[in-house]
Amino acid sequence: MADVEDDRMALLRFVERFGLVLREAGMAPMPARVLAYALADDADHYTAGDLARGLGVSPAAISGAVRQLVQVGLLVREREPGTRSDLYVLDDRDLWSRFMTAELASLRRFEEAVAGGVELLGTERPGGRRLAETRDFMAFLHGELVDALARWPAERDRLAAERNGAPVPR
Amino acid sequence: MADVEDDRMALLRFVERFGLVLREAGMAPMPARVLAYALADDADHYTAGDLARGLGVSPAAISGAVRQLVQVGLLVREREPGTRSDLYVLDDRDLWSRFMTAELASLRRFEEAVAGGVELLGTERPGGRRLAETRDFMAFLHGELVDALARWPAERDRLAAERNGAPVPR
DNA sequence: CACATGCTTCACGAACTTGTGAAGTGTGTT
DNA sequence: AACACACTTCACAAGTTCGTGAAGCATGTG
Repeated sequence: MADVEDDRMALLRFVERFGLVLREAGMAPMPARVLAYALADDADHYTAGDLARGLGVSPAAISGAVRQLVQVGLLVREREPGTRSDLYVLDDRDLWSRFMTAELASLRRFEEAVAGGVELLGTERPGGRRLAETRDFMAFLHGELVDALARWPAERDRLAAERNGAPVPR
Repeated sequence: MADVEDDRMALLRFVERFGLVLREAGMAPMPARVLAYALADDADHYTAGDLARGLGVSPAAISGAVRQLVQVGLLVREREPGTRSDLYVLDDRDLWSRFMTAELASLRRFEEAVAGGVELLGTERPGGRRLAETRDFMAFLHGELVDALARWPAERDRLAAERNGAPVPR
């Protein structure tokens, strides 16, 4: 049954590849790997040990990673009574909506920083005008993203219905 | 005229603050500072020396930073005939639209990485299904962003007209 | 109540990143 | 033609980040 081993390797390769993209998007390496792994592996909940063994890293590394993921809401920590380990579950319904909602907070900081600059410089000088336009664009984008996220659930259901309503005939 | 000095300090403080936000968004420190400075200062073009002196850093640091900024299209390099230095101009019209358009490429990589995972895992297993939904969301978001960016120029003009057409009465 | 287990915290070594100074390169000036 | 100036490249030192191993801390189990 080397196939199982091969699958595991393939999964880990994907985890690294996807993790890299997540890192480029600003996520720390270890949380990125854990997230990718929890997404792509088939379990619906993981203990810290599962993650450590699955990824082949030390439990210490997992500890920090899950803390961050829980903090930003990408992972939920649960506790089954009569057990010694926390369970981490990837609440996959609307996962990415929630992720993006969190990202919007950083866009918000962006807006605030720029608004502070506009206040500092006024809108008469060229620099101030450029900043003001930047601020306007960020506000616009923010609004558009909020709208888009609000549309997603409906779009998601539409896609699902489409696939179920006209499944591949056999 | 310590006021001028104070203004310079205030500007540099803003540059650091804004630069920090840009770094959180994934930009390297030096390019972030240069971009913030070029945006907020009043000149409409800068030599490498202007930037180095203005920011109080070595010319060497500027060299690398502007190269990156030029590469992603945030800064344009120009050459006036009969002069020894390149001029860097912040083409501020649609600057952020272009920036976001570039960002979309990274979203694209995201989509590709996830699509690869779906291909690897199939859509029958839980992990594969989660990845498929992720892919769908990213595609949706991509489309929405493209639409939003297409709407920006009109929105921008609308805002400008509004401000000019109905200026604050006094 | 002692023990085993699983997670967490901490301090460290390795790897990477950043900006500098110094040397090099090209371009206009005298 | 030699010089001066402005930028670029390069090698390095300082600082930062990352994941590990070891020790500590809970929490069930015999």
